[in-house]
Amino acid sequence: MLHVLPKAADGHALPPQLLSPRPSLRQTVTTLQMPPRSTVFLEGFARGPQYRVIEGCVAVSQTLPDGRRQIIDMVGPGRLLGIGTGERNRCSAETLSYVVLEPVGKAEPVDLQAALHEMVLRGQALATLLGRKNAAERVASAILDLAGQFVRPAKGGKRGSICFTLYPTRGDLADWLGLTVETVSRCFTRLKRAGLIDFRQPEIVTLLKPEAMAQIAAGTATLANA
Amino acid sequence: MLHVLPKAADGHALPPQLLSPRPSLRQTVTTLQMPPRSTVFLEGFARGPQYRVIEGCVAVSQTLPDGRRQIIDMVGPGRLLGIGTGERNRCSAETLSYVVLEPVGKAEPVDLQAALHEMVLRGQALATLLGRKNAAERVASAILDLAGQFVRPAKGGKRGSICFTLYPTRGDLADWLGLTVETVSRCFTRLKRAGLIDFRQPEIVTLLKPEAMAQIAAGTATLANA
DNA sequence: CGATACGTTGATTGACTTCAACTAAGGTGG
DNA sequence: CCACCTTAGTTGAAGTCAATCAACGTATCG
Repeated sequence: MLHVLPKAADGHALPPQLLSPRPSLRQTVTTLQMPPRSTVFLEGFARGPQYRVIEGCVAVSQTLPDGRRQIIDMVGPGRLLGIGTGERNRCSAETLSYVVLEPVGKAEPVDLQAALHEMVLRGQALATLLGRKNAAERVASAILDLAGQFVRPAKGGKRGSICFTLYPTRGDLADWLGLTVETVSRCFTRLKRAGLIDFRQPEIVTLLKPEAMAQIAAGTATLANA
Repeated sequence: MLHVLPKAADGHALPPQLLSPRPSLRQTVTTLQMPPRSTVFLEGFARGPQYRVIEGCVAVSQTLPDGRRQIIDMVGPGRLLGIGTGERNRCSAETLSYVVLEPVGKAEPVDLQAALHEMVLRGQALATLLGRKNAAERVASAILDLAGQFVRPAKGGKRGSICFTLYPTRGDLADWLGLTVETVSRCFTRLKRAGLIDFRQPEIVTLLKPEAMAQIAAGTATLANA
């Protein structure tokens, strides 16, 4: 429940790098801590440094002129942020939890190519999801993806079930999946009623039937006959 | 009307590289010609070589288990095909016209990183389109993209108008834009009636008002008040 | 000449959005 | 400590955009 505690200063509409990623007191020489809802990069501003996410969850997004937002990727531990080549950021990046970042590229040579390639693959999967999947399939795909990136050490869960922290809010998920908050919420409710997931708080989710969920995500089974 | 002439053998469900990209009689030492509707790569099969598109149009796509298809990108002259790193192709690639390909990577060192980066950017733009744009905005975006990639030498067109060959069929566009054939067709009709484009044959399109089209694509204007 | 593929248009349906009301949890300040 | 506000989430009812279903025109091809 880390990300429920203190509230980040609202850095929106302000140049990034100057305000938001200010180091916390516990910063070590090589890492950077940021509170939830702070801005790592801001679309359109001068490109920032590259980071590896050590801990927490970051949402990478683009915004249309009229404010519609599309989250391009959810980035968890181990993955890279800000590998662009232009002068300016093409995407914004916002922390969805307490996040620990490590600047990269200095001493340690990262495999940029592999990271870029992973981004291409994830982008393609997202395009297929957005273009051709229905609401239930999208939500199921998202749950599987996030469960993979954010599993938490299982404390006595049943065999085969996966418990994870769902950092994005329903609204974040909607902006990722091309849906609305309400539709996302309804899908969660139906998945819960169908016994595929369980949650008391909306952000601690247990994936009870990963295989069934995968079937739904792929469109080879529907919620009706699951 | 190149791509209307002969019909390619249907390479679907057959291993690629063996059947489809057979060299034409006019093949030179370094390039490869392929007829319309032939398969360059097939999703799931062993990875093929990398090509640069010299001429024509190639559609890169993914398919869900039940057959729904999402076109990930339309690739025109100058751009690269098949820059993946796994063992198997993650996407299929199909020619939409007569296509001239040039194998790359041998003597000439290509800037793979730049190509990967371009793919990431285009993928992100597609995700935003699919997740957050309505039908008219999607079609407008597609027309602008294709006009850029496939302009033809203007022969006496009016100032500011751009004439191009629309290689993809309405069905291909639908699979690219996450719509149906009918919706794409209706959008074309409306854009034509609004005076933004013109066409006699459905595949030779003239973009009459690029700026107005860009407004629609961005969502800052609607077809109603254009 | 019939068969097939592509495109267009109209009528109807439906999945998701929009609008609205309500609950619960946290944070603030008197 | 409690009244008050804000934010997130859920649920229901109504509305809408695009999908589906259907019919038809045209061009190509065997």
